[in-house]
Amino acid sequence: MIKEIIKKNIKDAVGEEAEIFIPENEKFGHYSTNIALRLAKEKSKKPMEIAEEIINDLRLTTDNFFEKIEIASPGFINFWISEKTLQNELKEILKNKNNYGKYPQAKSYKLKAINLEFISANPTGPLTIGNGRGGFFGDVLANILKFTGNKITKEYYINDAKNSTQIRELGKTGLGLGETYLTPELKKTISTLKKKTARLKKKSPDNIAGEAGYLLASEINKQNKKFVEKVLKIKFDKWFSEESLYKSGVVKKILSDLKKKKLVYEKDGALWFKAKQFGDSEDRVLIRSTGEPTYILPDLAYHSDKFKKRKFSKAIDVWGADHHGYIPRLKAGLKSLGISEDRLKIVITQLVRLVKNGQEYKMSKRKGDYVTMEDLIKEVGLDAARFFFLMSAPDTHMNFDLDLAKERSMKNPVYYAQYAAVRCGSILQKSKIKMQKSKINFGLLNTDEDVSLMRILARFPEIVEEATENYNPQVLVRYSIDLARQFHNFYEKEHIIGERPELMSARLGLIKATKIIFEILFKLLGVSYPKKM
RNA sequence: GUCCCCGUAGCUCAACUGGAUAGAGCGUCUGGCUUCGAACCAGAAGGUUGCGAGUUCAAAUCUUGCCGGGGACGCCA
Repeated sequence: MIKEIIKKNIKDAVGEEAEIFIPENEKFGHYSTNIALRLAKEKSKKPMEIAEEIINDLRLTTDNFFEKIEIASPGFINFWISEKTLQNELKEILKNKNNYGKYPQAKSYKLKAINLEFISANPTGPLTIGNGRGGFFGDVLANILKFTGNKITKEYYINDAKNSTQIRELGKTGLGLGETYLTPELKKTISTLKKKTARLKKKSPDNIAGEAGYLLASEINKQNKKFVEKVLKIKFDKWFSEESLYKSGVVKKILSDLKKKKLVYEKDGALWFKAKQFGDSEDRVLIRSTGEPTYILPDLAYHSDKFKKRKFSKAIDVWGADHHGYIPRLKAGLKSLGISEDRLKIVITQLVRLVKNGQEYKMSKRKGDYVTMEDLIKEVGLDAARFFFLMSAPDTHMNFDLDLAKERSMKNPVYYAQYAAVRCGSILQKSKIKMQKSKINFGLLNTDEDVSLMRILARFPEIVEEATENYNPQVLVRYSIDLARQFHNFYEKEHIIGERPELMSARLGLIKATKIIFEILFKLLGVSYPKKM
């Protein structure tokens, strides 16, 4: 609302985005803006004078939405929200229930059809912890974007191309020809496929490794899919096979398109793409001298399918940090196909470092000595794992202390938030019979604890907006911890049951609203809402 | 060698993208269950934001030079 008012009232502010923030110290208001400071140079006036002009305009248009608007040196404008406003917001929560905060206030916001691709683990083994981090991030991001009205397709890309190196290596292993690592899961799969692979040997001797690898991969992927859906509780809308791009001829089509546009040349027996022309640091190989395509070709085909065939207005890819150097290449490729690069957003999740006994826990796939996502969930549980991963921004290196997670799992913040939510539930249950259905007078909620709780509840839509616009799920996690803290605080100091009836029903309304917000939060985060703990 | 990310309390991380006295959790110390659930609350200690210079009303944040850590740069994915 402050943003809108400032935009409306200050024509000079065009081009200068009003920055609203919550000051650390409450003596500077509930909200504050530095707009006068930002404008000072441009208008060559003193910030304090500009601020003076602004609030004179503001006071005329805002009725008693604010309790107080003040100017502070060197030119901040500080706002105090009135209690009446907070009471109205409380009514909004109770009225809208689980739809509260669903659509952001900002008018500039547009709804989109978005393809969100994440996890996409190689079908050559079980999911790693890195896959899990990307998985939780993608899933929660999808929930948030859906909540704010976008049309989201959650997609999992399966790298199962018969002529790719990794699938052939996998096939060789299955046929007993190679020496790549074998996990127990893989061994099991192989034994069930022995007959099939034997038959293949006779049937198509050209690419036995590829054919066998493909069979193995689809078997492994079946296991991974089951794990993702049943254990991680992440449901995908589409499982997209790389091999299908070859079958349908899209890969060939992309190649011939590039050739037509003269963006391809031959060197050292290989076929190169002029990536440099589109902003990449050097040209890239499309087809190796051996005749096998590199991954960029099917990836271009895949993204062309997303944008051109399925007509998504935006695609978000969640990748592991090891793919970082691949971004300019893909974007260059998309540009060459006439697809604007800002339609593709790539989120990089940094690798997770495991710490055990205070030391980094080195993992070795070769020895089968590594921790899978399945192991981790078994140790700490799904709620704790989700919360833990979502707490830190995807692009920060994070340490996962196995001992800490295991021994002190009860100290994980997820329980702090859940406990607050459970307390809400149990008070409401206890007081059910005494609940008054007549008009509630929220004006009675005027202690510090009442007001602080109302204020944090009213911030919820802002948090949703921030999470949506910046693709930033972790603000929801932090908010839920803040909300829990505020509620525990309130709970400690204020009584509900046994107060005089008018105050009691007002407080019960406040608790009901808190419970609603917790319900929305937990649903968005994919965390359970326990009745008891 | 070229490029990217990071360095904040003993540990793990924040700081709303340049704002006012840098905040939480864990750990340490102190106090609070006869009262709606103590998986909770209140309080204390803990900092030259790796080091230096610059940019401006204002720098943890931007620029730059060092120091230290991680990663990417292939006809691997």
